[in-house]
Amino acid sequence: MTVSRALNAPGKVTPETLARVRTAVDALGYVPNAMASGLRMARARMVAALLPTLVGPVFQELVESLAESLKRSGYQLMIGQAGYDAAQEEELIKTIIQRRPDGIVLVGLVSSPGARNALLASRIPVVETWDFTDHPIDMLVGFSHGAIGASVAQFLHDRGHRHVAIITANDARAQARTAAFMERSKALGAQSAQCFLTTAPSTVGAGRKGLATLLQTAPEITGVFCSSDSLALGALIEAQHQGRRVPQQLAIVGLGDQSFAQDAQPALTTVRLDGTRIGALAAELMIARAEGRPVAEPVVDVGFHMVVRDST
Amino acid sequence: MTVSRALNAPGKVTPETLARVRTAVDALGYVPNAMASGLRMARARMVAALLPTLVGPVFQELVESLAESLKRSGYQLMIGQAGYDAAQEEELIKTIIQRRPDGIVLVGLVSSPGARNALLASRIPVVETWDFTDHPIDMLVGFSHGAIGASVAQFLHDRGHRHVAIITANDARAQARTAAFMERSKALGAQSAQCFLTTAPSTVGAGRKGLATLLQTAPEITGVFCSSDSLALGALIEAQHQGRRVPQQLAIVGLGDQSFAQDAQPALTTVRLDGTRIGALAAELMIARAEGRPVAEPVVDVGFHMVVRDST
DNA sequence: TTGTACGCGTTATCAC
DNA sequence: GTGATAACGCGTACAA
Repeated sequence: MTVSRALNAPGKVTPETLARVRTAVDALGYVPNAMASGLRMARARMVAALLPTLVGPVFQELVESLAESLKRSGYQLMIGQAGYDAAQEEELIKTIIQRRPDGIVLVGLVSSPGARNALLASRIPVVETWDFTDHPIDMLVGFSHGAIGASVAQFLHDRGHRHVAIITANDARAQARTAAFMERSKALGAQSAQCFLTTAPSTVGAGRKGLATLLQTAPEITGVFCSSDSLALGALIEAQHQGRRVPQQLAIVGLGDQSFAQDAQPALTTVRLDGTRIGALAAELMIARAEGRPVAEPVVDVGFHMVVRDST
Repeated sequence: MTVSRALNAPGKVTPETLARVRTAVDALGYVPNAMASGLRMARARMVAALLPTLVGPVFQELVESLAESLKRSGYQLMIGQAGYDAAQEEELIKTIIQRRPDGIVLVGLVSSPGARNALLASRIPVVETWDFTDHPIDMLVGFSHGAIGASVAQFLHDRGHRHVAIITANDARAQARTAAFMERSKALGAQSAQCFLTTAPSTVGAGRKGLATLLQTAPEITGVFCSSDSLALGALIEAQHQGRRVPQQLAIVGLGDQSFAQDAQPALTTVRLDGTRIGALAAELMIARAEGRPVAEPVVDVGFHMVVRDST
């Protein structure tokens, strides 16, 4: 007990005792056991995050910012990769709940009812991110993918493009962007809104292949929305390879504003998503909830904005 | 006790009891507490990994493969970001040891003696990765950065380049590559081996800026080793921007064989590092050690190999 | 200021 | 096949 006090509240023991404890700690190589502490206190001082993938630059800002903010408040971050598969997600969530983290940050909305129920039953604070809904499990920091698709369609139309297309993956969020993009284009009277779904992950190679296929089936297009910057870079390379000048003959819009977007030649027009802000806000909500403070605004739409550069 | 058996060894209870337990579990929403279990068993069923950074594509294959392999054996992965700073690393290692993970995977060698001692005293299995030394703390799966620098210098020399340069970051591993590259170039009688250290992280932008600076101070160079594929892509873009033809007037070699390397135009010559293999091997060693099985080969050099494409 | 008793939730062990 | 007991290491509550 005296050791526990000496380490956690040094002011509550005499300097002499403190010194004796410290000497013994050093001599024995004593390290407090966080599992025992967590069990006793019913607080793990740890927050779990669940991502679809760690591969690809998309969520890196978010994770880095989340980890940094949590560390500053004395929480560790535990990361799980769920893939884009609902069954795997559910299993991983249940494993995570067993560890009794002080909070769970999810990248994306929870799809399966099983996972949703497990989270609700656990009474652990949850922040969903990187998407938007009016009915989150608990808290939410994100943006609307449908709004992005519509905005880009509007942007291309405003620039005079009447034959547009989208190159995209086919996960749920990508589908929301695609549907909104197609719908807005149609509403604006764009002559054609080709849609090409790559099955591969969002790589530069997929972008090249995507644009190549697109230019064969619909050579009349003058504007393309690529639903990640990697895809956009691939499309840019393929366009240059085929002798189509960007932006004169083909306008390209990316998504994510990865650091390379501004260094491409021409620099990529893209949609900026503020992963750093999302991570910091998610951490803030999480910590407030974990420490019993009230959360003023548990649902935050951080939005997005277009960054217009030279590829359009 | 019967519940514990029903959940962990269903064969040891009667089907009837099992059914009663399962009903109660569902009705009450019971979820086993992994902290209590870990405390009692002295096994957390968790492995911690420490990375310099999650940003950038460099370690993604490794982490993904590590997480996947561990999950298959029933271990969770906890990730910590240490930055490239020794003090921060030491602090993080001590925090991690408090959680009593079954193993610790380090990306990079441990530099500070304090961290080294803490790890040794903890008696937790440790795998260092992504580098090589003959005296690891415990186990090691990696490759020699010096050997990479020398190999690339040799490769460029064999291709007839007599004025070569390196564009690189300046962390410890980058310095090892740079020193070996310079030394081998000199030994081979290359007329000049310019060295340019970017202070920024290894981004496409840094690669562009690096090459631009280099071409001003040493326009005679015909071969450049960029110590990441992102830098190489930046150099490629800058070369094309300045009208230098690649590979005819300037040969570019990258490092990492990221997926975009093969999709650049021209496709990038690079050095392949098998992150997936390193992750899988590290997990294998870790699990064997954690479960008390002997580890035949605790120090593995997985090497690397040049992937020659069109940029040289 | 320091020390004692107890309980957090789990599982190894032994008795029934 | 099932249940009782104890112990993992910590911190709260209270006694000295």
